[in-house]
Amino acid sequence: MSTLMQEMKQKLFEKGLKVTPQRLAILQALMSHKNHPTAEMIMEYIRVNHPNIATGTVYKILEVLVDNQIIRKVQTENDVMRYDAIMDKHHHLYCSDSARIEDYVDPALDDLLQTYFINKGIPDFKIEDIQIHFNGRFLNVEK
Amino acid sequence: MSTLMQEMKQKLFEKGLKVTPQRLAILQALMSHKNHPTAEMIMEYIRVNHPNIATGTVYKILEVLVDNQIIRKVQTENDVMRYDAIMDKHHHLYCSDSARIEDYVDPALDDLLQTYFINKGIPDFKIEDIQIHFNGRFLNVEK
DNA sequence: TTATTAAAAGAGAATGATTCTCTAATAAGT
DNA sequence: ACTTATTAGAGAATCATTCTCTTTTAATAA
Repeated sequence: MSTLMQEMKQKLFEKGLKVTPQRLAILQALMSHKNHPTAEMIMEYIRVNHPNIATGTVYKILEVLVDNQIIRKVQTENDVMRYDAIMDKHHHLYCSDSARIEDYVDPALDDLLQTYFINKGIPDFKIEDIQIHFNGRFLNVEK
Repeated sequence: MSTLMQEMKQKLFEKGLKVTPQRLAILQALMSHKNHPTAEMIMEYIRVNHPNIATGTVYKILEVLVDNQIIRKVQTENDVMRYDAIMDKHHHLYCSDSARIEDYVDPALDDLLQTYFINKGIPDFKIEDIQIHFNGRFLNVEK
């Protein structure tokens, strides 16, 4: 078993969640999909090894993982939810004319923003997290 | 008729869209709701003066307005779409534990980001728009 | 190792926001 | 006012997601 899977087992355990094959399969699917998969994409991937996993189970597990902050939902403008297993600080690049969404990591930018808002703040609002959405065009093909 | 309504008529006309009472009512509803309403909130507001407007019509009009860049969809983490009639550059403040979403305008921040990315750019990505999502808590009550 | 039990998975119905289809009405130009 | 393409109305259809109820299973303890 990979180290990542061990880490995932650990995360489930720490949250008091049972370590089930279905949960591990979904976590593994999420980690192997770089491009913020939908529940359906996850199911498709999983059914190769877990042909009998129920649709409702997949949604339930995703909900549990989100509630326990093991994964995140990705904000979009349409009604199909997408998920993200990367919990390290990062932003998202959204393609203007496709569903492609990629990660963008930039600690220098995060520092810049933090400095800016430590001084300035926002009236009547306590900032907990700053997430930048870049809309634009990818100049390469999807990996 | 208010100046804003005149402007809205003008926008519809410029896009080659017919100026209908239903479209004006939806635009008016959007402008009177500061807090990024859902289709349902818009319908509720509208039915006072347009009791017979069809649900499908409201969705259709919202779609047409979005496609013509007269309004925008607001990105959220759940499956109920929300809309925004303000097209001037602004960011959003998201409440961590309610559906409240407010606008945040900060030209100095926009300049800072523009300067930062003019120099730095993002590999394999052409930035068209930068939208910041602030997650946190509001320290005042909703207006 | 087996027994116990609360948590989780399976199956399929239910929900609900949104979209679609088809017909009737109407805005805008002639 | 006349004509016509566009738009609105009505209600069925769709489809992602949630819910309910039953069966199974992971985790702990004997």
